[in-house]
Amino acid sequence: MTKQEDTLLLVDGNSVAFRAFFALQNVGSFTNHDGLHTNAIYVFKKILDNILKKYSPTNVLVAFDAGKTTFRTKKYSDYKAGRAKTPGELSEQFPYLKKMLAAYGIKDYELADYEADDIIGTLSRQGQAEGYRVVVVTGDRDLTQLTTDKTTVAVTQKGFSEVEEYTPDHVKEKYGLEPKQIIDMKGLAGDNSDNYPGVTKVGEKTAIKLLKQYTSVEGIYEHIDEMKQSKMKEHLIEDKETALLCKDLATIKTDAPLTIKLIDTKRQEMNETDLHSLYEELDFKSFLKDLTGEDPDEQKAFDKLAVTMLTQKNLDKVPAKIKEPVVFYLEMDGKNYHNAPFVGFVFKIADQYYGARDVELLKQAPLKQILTDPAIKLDVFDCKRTFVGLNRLGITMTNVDFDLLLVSYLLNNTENSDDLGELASLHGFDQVKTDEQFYGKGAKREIPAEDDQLFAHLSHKVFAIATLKEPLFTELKNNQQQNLYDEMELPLAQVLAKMEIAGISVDTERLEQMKSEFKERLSELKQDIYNEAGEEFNINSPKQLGHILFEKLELPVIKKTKTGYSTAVSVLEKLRGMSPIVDNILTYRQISKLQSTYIEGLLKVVFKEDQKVHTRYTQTLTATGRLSSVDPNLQNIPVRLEEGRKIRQAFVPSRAGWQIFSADYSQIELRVLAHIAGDEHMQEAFKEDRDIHANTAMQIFGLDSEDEVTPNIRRQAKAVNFGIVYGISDYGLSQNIGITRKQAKQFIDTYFEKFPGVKKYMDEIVEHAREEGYVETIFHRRRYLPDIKNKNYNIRSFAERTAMNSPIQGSAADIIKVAMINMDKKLAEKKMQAKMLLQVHDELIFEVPDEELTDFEELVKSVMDSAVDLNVPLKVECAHGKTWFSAK
DNA sequence: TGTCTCACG
DNA sequence: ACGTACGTGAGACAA
Repeated sequence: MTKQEDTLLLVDGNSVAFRAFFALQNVGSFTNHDGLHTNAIYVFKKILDNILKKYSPTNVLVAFDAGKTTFRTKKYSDYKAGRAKTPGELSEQFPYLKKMLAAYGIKDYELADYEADDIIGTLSRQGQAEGYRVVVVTGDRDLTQLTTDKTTVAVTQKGFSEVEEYTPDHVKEKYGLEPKQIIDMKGLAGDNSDNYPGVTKVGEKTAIKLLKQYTSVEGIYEHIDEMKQSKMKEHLIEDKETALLCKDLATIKTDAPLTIKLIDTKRQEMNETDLHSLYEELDFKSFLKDLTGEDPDEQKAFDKLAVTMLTQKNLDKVPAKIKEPVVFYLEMDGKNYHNAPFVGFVFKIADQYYGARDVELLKQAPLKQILTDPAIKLDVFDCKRTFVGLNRLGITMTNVDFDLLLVSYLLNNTENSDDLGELASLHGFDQVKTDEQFYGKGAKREIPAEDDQLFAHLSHKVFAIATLKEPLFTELKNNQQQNLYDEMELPLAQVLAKMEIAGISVDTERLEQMKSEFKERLSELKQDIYNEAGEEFNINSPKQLGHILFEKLELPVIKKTKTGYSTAVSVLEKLRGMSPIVDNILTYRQISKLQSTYIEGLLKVVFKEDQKVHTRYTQTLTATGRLSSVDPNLQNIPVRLEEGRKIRQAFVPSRAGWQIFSADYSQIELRVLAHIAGDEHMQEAFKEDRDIHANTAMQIFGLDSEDEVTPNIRRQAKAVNFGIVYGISDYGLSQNIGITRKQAKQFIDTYFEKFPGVKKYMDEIVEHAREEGYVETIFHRRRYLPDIKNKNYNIRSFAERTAMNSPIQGSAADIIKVAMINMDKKLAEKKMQAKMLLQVHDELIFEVPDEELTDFEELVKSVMDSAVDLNVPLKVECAHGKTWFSAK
């Protein structure tokens, strides 16, 4: 007989393993000493431990799919067709997963012709009939159809430390449907991943609406005659068969012919010896440590960290003499830390936690001393954000030692989250909620009013920073990336913070003036276009524009997109001359882009207080090591076309008698390539300061003197040079310069003959990526390339091109970062007033007082030239003027 | 929210 | 026979 509290836990093994695999797919080194991938086993265990702890089940079963063919594929041969084959990196983990379950004392089961779902469906009904509380764990929402009063379906979440529990009430709340109507919904809407179609043009939303009215698929067809005429009705009638079939496919069996009994699912004793040897085989060091007995109170202590709430009156509780590093976390409500409201802060000093909502306390002793004392090491998450935030309070943070965000970006820039909880769990510490989980998102986002709640979250973040410091620092050392962190990224964060705080002044009057000019021109163009089209339509809508051009005006279709006709510039260029409307559309596009993105967009983000824009550089986002810029993006201000370039007239110095000064690296990526590839011919060209594109032209066209290089030949050679840097393909090159693929191939072959060092580099770097799983820059910045062994040609080729390009683009990014740090240092040493304002990948923008101009130019050239010692010289070109426009 | 288009290096 | 240049951010549209 079952007791009241007996719980039967049913786990969808395949689904959870898949989720587990993809949750940590891109983490570089998740293999054991034999090269076996272990990420899915690792995450599966984490999930399993969480749910075992949460539900304390007496009975557990993990169900697996038996094979590709099931009774469903017999009914519908395309069922799950087209689904990508399980990656080898995952399938090799299943035997070990099963070994681990056995050691846990947990039964696994599969049944020929049936899916794991059906096993779970059947056992859940048997279980609830015998009085068990049933919990189903899966990553697949389809299973919520099994939900009843006695059966809860727990769906794993992205962060995998949490599950979303579906009870009948929750299903109703989420979908507005009864659990068993989920089947009807699937029947109508179909399922992409299982590859059955449902009714044409009916998605989840429409399905739900229909089911609310008619209850079931059958119900809809009983009342189909009452529905008023519509496209949807036609589709419903046409696809009736399909709808019924899909419903059948979506229905999970509750009467599969199982050869297993409930009693077999009773959970057995854990076999620690087996687990121990398994973990050793898999190199699961932290799990081994858990096995050998860590302090069981640790978890409890974490759940409820005691935080001393600080006020004006008890600041003396904070110790004055501090030896160990201090962990500090400053929370703000919103992404833009230049003006986001403060939420609160937490310190961890020795083993004590101190916190408050009132950030004004930070200005007082002893807190301010802790943050500004150069002798006290600080550990934080995102030091740039923290630095700017504290600067708003008049506090200059010094001496950051560990920045969890920066370090984890250097260790792995594939998973480029900026959420502390998410990153911590990537590094095996999965106890901290993500901000989205804790605060909610969108309209539901809310800062808890209860101190207990808020400071639990903040202190958990602080705890994670403290916990991860040593292991992550060790990993950095093992990767030889300690220098990259200490000498480059960490100091750079502070330099960037200063640039962001400085901001750049905007002449809003100039922008307003351009705005009204553009407005005028746009309305004229619009009229012309409407006249030529013979009707009014939305020119900004690719769909409506496509209709006018290709249907009404019957212009030839050059290219299609997923959703219809392409109307991109490359297409319109080809249609030029066929109709006067095309030129007008091109001009309209150009002006309206300038108007909305640059004029209006920029005006929206100018700070009223100082008439400046304060961008934020994302230091931990790109896969190559470049920065990016947001709010506004100041790295893509127009320059190529005169019309757009004028936007730059609105970027001005912040003081009279100053100038905007720009300094950019000439051909830095090709110089980097010449250096790392060690190609003599290319190095020679740079050493002699030749025109590099003309030089390439002479080589590939077999010319004897630079005089023979026509502008057109040079243009083609330039494209070849770019192609080389990007990881060339004949097709890509042919598209770019409008030649045949055969000609493009000829160019590339000749190029590689003339520059054998480059060819050798390309081959070797791809080989390196295959062997090691990553490529790196001259400063040891890594990029992992798991796709380099992918069986899909396209995916693999992409990874190969990335392998060729990343060390080049990344090393160039490293070099300018070094230059920025050195420049910042020199300006301070020389007590110059000039300020660094912007970075645009290979270019630095400053504002400089007139009287410093001469000295400054000499300084910036020497600093940028000498940022790194390559086998070829670096070249810097400078310009200055009254606005960014004239600094050219 | 995803797609398309287009601005930059 | 595949179907592609590398790296970004933002606005508008259409669900």
